[in-house]
Amino acid sequence: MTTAPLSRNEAKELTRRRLLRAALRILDEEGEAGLTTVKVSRAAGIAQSSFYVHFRDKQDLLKSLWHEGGGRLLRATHQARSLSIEAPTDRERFRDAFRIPLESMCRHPELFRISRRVRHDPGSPLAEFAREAEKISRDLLVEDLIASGFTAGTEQERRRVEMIADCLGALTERMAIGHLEGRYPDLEEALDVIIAFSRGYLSLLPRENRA
Amino acid sequence: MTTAPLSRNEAKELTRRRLLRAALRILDEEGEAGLTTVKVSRAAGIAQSSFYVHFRDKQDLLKSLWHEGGGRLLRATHQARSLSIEAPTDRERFRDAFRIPLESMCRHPELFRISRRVRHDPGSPLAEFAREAEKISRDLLVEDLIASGFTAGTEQERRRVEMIADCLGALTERMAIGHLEGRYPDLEEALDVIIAFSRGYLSLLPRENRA
DNA sequence: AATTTCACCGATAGTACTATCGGTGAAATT
DNA sequence: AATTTCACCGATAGTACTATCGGTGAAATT
Repeated sequence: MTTAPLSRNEAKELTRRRLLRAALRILDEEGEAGLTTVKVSRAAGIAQSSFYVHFRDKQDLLKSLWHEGGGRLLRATHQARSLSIEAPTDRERFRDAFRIPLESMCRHPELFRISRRVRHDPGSPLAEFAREAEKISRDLLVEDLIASGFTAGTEQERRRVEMIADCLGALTERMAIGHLEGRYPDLEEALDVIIAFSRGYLSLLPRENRA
Repeated sequence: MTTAPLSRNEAKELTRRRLLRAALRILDEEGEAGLTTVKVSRAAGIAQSSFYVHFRDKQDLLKSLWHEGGGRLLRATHQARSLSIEAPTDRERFRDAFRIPLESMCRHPELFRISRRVRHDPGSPLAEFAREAEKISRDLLVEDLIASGFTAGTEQERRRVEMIADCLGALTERMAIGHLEGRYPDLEEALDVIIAFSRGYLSLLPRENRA
């Protein structure tokens, strides 16, 4: 039992992190309606009024939660993934391109569930962020698809590639949800199914670009 | 301008419907946080206190909204759809099997968006209903898939068929969202992509059952 | 015609939460 | 050692909403 001699700044930073952690848990377990300054503060071990020492208001807390959690997750996922989608001929790499985001979602269940839930909730201050993240995610996937042979010259072609990216995202998310709910305990089984569906979209590749 | 002579019962039923309509709109536009007895009542043209003449509380309103709207939609969709999935060899029928639920979602945008949003919101009184509906939906699809040749003898096979059903649902919902947001104006284009992905899952059919 | 029913009203008590304010004591600075 | 800073506290005013209650007048029943 060593007594840590915390400086005032360190102590403040610690309670700030406690508040963010508590907010993440409450948001995940009880939804946005359950997130109050009273609950977060109590969970972090400070008085309700002290909440405002760390955040201007609840929206400020949510913003911080997003920028210090959600944003990083998104970028890390896509950085790792785009490395492996570039060679769709290689079976293992192709599989990795789906495994990486799937595992990333499952490794951060709270953030994943919250950002999913918030995305289409017009009353949520996080909605805008989550939708922007979704768009970025889709756009990155579109780039990858174009790099792997899809054409997006006409409006219609562009839409089609976006739809494919959208569908790939939907498949991955749905399998992640099933896994987190305990219905699909084996991620490799889920990957098998995603890959099978993806064989289908490959049929939309222009013939001359197929490997 | 004919003055309709409404009986007391008819008048009551009319305000009840006004309340339900208003609730649906507010729920869709502002989310659950925006749905208050004050707003619903005002939108329906009655005093806040008169809300309780029609519903015990807000949860009661939500329950009614679900049972008199959501439930019917789900059943109608699946009834229409299962007629056409039974003959996956017939291209037009196969396509219909996806078009029917897709169109059904797009025809009831508020209900569709609300039930989607509410499904994973632990704070929502509708969450339970929406999740049950999702399960029913998936189970019905699983039955259809088994009827069309998939096997579900072992635990693993059963899981796989459930995953496929889950994925089909995810694809359809995602395309419906894109259409309702205006990104995919042409539903037939979206159907093309869903069908392409589905060619992939057909590869998971046991060889001896393929048409 | 007399009586009863009841959808609706305004007023209001109660609840939950937000956000501010002055005060305190220990850490940090001088 | 004296002074300043500031994370945290309890108290509290303000806001938004829920749900009840007694009253009213027109419809429904007798």
